[in-house]
Amino acid sequence: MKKSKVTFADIAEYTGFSKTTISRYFNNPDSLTLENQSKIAEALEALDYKENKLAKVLANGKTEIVGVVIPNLYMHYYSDILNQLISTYEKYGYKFIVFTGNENPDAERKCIAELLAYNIEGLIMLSHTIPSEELKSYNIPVVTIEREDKFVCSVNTDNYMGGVQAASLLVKSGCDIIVHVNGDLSEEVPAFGRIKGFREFCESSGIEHRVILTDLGKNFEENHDRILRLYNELEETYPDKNVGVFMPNDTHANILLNIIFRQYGRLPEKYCIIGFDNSPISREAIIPISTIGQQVSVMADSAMELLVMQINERRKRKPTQIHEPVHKVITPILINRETTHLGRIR
Amino acid sequence: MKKSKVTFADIAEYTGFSKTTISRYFNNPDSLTLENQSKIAEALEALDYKENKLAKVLANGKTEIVGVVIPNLYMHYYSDILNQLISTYEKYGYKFIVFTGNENPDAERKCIAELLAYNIEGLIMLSHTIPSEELKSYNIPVVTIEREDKFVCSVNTDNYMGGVQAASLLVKSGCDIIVHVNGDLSEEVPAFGRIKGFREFCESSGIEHRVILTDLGKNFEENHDRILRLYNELEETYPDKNVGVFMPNDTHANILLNIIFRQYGRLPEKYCIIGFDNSPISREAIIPISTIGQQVSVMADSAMELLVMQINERRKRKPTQIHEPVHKVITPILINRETTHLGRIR
DNA sequence: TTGTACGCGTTATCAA
DNA sequence: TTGATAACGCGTACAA
Repeated sequence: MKKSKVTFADIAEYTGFSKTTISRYFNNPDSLTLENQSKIAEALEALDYKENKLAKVLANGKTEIVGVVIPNLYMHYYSDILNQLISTYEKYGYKFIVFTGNENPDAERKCIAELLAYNIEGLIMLSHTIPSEELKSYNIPVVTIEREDKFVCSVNTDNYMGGVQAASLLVKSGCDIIVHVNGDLSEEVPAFGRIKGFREFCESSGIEHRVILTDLGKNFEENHDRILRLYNELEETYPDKNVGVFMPNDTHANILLNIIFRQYGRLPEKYCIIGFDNSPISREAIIPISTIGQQVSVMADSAMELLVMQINERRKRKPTQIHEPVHKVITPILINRETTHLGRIR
Repeated sequence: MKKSKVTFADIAEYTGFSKTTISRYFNNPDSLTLENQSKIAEALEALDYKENKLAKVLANGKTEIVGVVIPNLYMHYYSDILNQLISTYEKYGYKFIVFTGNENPDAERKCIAELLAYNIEGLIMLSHTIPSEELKSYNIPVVTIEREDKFVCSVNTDNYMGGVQAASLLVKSGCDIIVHVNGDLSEEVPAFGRIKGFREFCESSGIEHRVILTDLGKNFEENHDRILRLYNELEETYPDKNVGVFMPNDTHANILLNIIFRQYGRLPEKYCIIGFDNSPISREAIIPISTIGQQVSVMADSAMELLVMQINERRKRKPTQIHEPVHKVITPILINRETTHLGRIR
């Protein structure tokens, strides 16, 4: 085994060319004779050359690395997104250094500093503890996904549409009153659109409805408690009505479904449930749960597209041209499963 | 905004010291006067210096990056592991470049080549398409997690123990016959230990048992079909016996549970089910599923510990010292929930 | 078509 | 305690 790695210098020596020529072999092969090309190719084989991107980066600045800061990978939605981001490697060639932020702004700032130290070419933020104004101040290409995005480029699901779709499906399924449960969200986060879409659809079509904005807790037990309480209230308040519930995500929808199912031994006609995310649990539940699916792979691809665009622009323009942040909106997909009885006779 | 970044040269000029002294300020501050230290500290503030790790790497070779190749992030087990790996950043300071292999050996080789081009200090492999002998040949620190590991260091769950625990719990729960379903695994993969542990426990304690080694399919629909068929067979074959089933993972356990639950409106006494992984679905199922949990955070930490050990060793020794690969084994944890009726009167 | 010389930002090795 | 200088491996004017 060699002492250290094979470099252009070694190849140059071996072939009798200069380092420059070796460099050209990689970056501009056409400028060499075919004969010399194959000479060098042989040398690469013989010496078992491995490229050194770090040296390349120091010379030309292109790391081909983008940073990702994500709240956690425990929630399926996040790992799904990360999965799709990483899958764009084949298309865009960018590698990913991934950090989890765990809802801690200072930890996240430290992560970003680390990423900058590695000269990342761009940053994809899913964490939402650092305001977009601060993100902008780092002066590197940034794309956020499903979070506050006033000052930077972003990709979001059309949450408004999602709210409308959910409400609409519940109504079509024959519900007399439809309920949307969600956190007490800021108007700036994309998910707020769901509340708005739900509410406006109901108001404009005169449906009896209710929006319950409340924290459902941080873990499964808390979730279960709060949702059980919610269920009891619905049972009391609407004993004779068909109730449709649009839950904030599939995990919560599933908890509600299980509570009802254990109570009745089935999902009675009077209840409809719809979740959000199209996560595995929605399909694996005791009854497949209707849900609104975010087009995660489209979102990941759009995010990279937006990021690469910014990266390329930044290479061309001399001064950092200021342009308005681009916000891409991805349509969600309604997935009609068995917890909504579309087509039930009213 | 400055043309480009602030470097040691700028700080040197600003303070009147040499670049060397600036470097020392970071790497060996004690060798400077306190007075000069604070001078430099001020300059760093004034010029808003940001460190450049790439230049550092080129000079000293330490990237502080480890590569991770993981089959996918869609399965909760993998994203869970990745989550825990990334969380070790605070403890070990290593950053992670992550690739998904998607079961394609050549794609994985390409990923590894990319990682090597970035001078990663170590490699953590969860993908299992590339034999450990080949991994060893890359001559960098490697740790595998839950896969074939003959020639490299590894961290695995004590699957044998897991098999024993599952069988034992089913017996204690009053089952007359206990069944283990799993893929037709090679003896070299750690998960094979589960089959062995289950079987040997049953044989040594004279329990009626059956091991069914069969592929349960690649997606939810296939899983469901095969498991339904399995269930029908069990119903026919053991109409009058209490049957305990140890499924290969929680997703499959949940499918079986749902099939039975929908049939009976509950989980009848005659059936016990136990899964594997302690994934969210096991807790979110219509009845919380008993399962064997891998200690994922311990595994991730052990993996990094093993990797760092190798990295440090490699720095010291002149020739690449050959030493036998270390295989760490982590004890799984039995989680007794409601699909096993431990303590039921026999 | 090929080579020379220098720069990228840091660390390491001497020497002072 | 500090500094000058040479690496580290590659890209790129510019020259030939």
